[in-house]
Amino acid sequence: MGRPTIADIAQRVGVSKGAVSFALNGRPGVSEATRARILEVAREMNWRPHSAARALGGARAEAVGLVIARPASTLGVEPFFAQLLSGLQARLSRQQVAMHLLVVEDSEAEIEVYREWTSAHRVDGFILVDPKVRDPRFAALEELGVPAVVLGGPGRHGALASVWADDREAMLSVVDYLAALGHRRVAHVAGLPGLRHTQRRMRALRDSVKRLGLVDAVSLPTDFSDAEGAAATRTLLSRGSRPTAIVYDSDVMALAGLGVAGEMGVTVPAELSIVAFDDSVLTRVTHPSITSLSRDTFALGGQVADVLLEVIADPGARRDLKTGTPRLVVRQSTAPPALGRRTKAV
Amino acid sequence: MGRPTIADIAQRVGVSKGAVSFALNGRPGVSEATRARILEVAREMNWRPHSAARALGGARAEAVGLVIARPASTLGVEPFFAQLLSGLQARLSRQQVAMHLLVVEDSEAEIEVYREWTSAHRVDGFILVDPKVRDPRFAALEELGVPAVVLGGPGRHGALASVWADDREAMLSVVDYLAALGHRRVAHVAGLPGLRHTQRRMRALRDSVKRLGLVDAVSLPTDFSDAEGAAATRTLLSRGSRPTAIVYDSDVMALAGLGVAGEMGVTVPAELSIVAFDDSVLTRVTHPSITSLSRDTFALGGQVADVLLEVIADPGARRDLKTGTPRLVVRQSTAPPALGRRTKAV
DNA sequence: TCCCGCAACTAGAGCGGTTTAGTACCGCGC
DNA sequence: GCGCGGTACTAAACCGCTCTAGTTGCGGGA
Repeated sequence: MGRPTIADIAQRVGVSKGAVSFALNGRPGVSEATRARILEVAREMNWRPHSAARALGGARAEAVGLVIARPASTLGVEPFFAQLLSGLQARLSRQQVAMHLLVVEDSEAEIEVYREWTSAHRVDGFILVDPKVRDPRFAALEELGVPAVVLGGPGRHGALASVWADDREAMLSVVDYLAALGHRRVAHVAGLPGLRHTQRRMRALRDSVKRLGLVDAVSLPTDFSDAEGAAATRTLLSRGSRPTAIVYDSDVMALAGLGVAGEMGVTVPAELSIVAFDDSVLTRVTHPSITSLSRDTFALGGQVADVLLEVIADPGARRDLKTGTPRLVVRQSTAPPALGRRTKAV
Repeated sequence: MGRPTIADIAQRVGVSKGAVSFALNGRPGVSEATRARILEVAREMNWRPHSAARALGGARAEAVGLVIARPASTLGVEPFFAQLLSGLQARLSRQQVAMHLLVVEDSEAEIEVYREWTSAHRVDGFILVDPKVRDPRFAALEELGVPAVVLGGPGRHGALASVWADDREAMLSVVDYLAALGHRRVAHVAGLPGLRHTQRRMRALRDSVKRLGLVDAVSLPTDFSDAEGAAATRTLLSRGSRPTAIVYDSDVMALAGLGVAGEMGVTVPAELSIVAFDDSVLTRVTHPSITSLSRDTFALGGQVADVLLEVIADPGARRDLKTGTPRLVVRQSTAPPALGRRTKAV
């Protein structure tokens, strides 16, 4: 015999399938004595529910979906994703909710997966990451009527729940600090230009120019890879009017930038201050250690999971959770600019 | 109306459910004309298969399971896992196979999840990671008769397929190199002592003592965290007879170790050589960059996925794929030991 | 004593597919 | 004209579970 079904149990105990179902799901309709016998036999026969059969009846899938439209090869590089995943798992696994993970080519494929998984009752809800500037995914998810939470900035995601940090405020706090140190030439090695938070950070920097009397404030977009981070840094440091401080949109790029500075003979922090927009083990263990905007990505994952579970439990609820703005953790890579040495010195 | 079912399509086209099923699955039993009409209507109605219903009938789940018994908080720290996951995804998503991911407390819980997902037809197979010294999971998976692939060392996993690298050989190549440079006191900051590959590496080091005439060759087990890696390094560098070279079982720990060396005034590589047993962006961007055993973890993930898909397609097949032994990539963190400065100098 | 109400259970429909057994029809050879 | 074989289809069983609408039996109130 293959795996036992409730019919097998029913036969063995001498009751109907219905009674077994009631007993196993802890609902009224059977006497305590019968329930005990049924549970006993179920244990004995090593019975386990068949979630597909349950799902057919419209029950929860006890799983959430995370579809990522990025080249799979970049996932491993960014500590952010791994941390987020960890945080999500920590929270979800407490409720025995699994995660369905898939990496796809682009947003279009992503939407198709949303469709498929939704109509197949494969998951109870989705986590949407990397919100873009004009993002077709919001409308698609809303149309499907499936619970979902957007990880990203405020507003503009229709009726979907969201968890977000204030990127603008965070960027402003960095620039304020650098300006207070005396920096007037601040550069920004940004992430993918299509992402909303990239745009928001770039705008925040631009908006600071007048307010803080900056001389220069350029943002160079990249693809988040260490290679492009290094290349952007080389570009910036090769200019006639070299920036005295560079803000990186990720820790990996900041690290790469630090490497380039070393290779070009630019000392950090004396000649160049470096700030990373994400914190992880990386920024702590380098020499000099890197000043960064620290947010607890692991905790963030937990919050995202929380909101999603909430929305799944009560689809009417609309939550917008603003997480704490990343705090600036000052380490050894930032200092006042060396006066008079602002020009090319390669 | 909710999502359309094949019954809806059948009604609209004016045929039976069976005919629709045949048409949609490309099997004989309907004329080309009818098939075309059915496909047309299905497209029009935006129909999508309900995988739960299919699963009930015994079809593939088009998903594989990865259950990890580690504290979720450590997942984000290790680039290895993220890389592996990326590689797996890259391969799986090409076949539209998703991954079911869950983090659990211990092996026992892990086995229970294997049971549940198997009997629920939730996945078609499993990837088993972190094989342990006496591992109850092998027997459990074999008993369930579900396809699975073990990521780890050779042999000892019963009839399960496996993908493995030769840890022993890798460790020997490192120690040989260090000995050739002149090192006689080599220490090893190992990973979790319960893991097979940890044991294998420790044994390889021990076995080298006589062969290479080493004076000292101690292995300190850790939990893979940067904290314990740092602590172990402190312990080693505080000894009267300090090692001149340390091999770390992960890149994160090597990085932490490099930090500790800096903090204790021990220069790398002049006074201490450092080798990491895993390569990633981390080892490349530090100063000095870290000599490491490089293996393409992303590719490894792909290979694991390949073998699993193969075993799923043909459950009779038994594959044991030995991947290339990690190559030693020499960078700036290794050098001959400074003569006469082998003793305490803090 | 009779009937009501409730607890404890059963029977069976339904979820959305797949698959098998069966049927209607057609052209063909003899 | 009849049987034969093949094609195109239909009807319904089936997968494992849930859940609703009954059915039975029993105790208690009037």
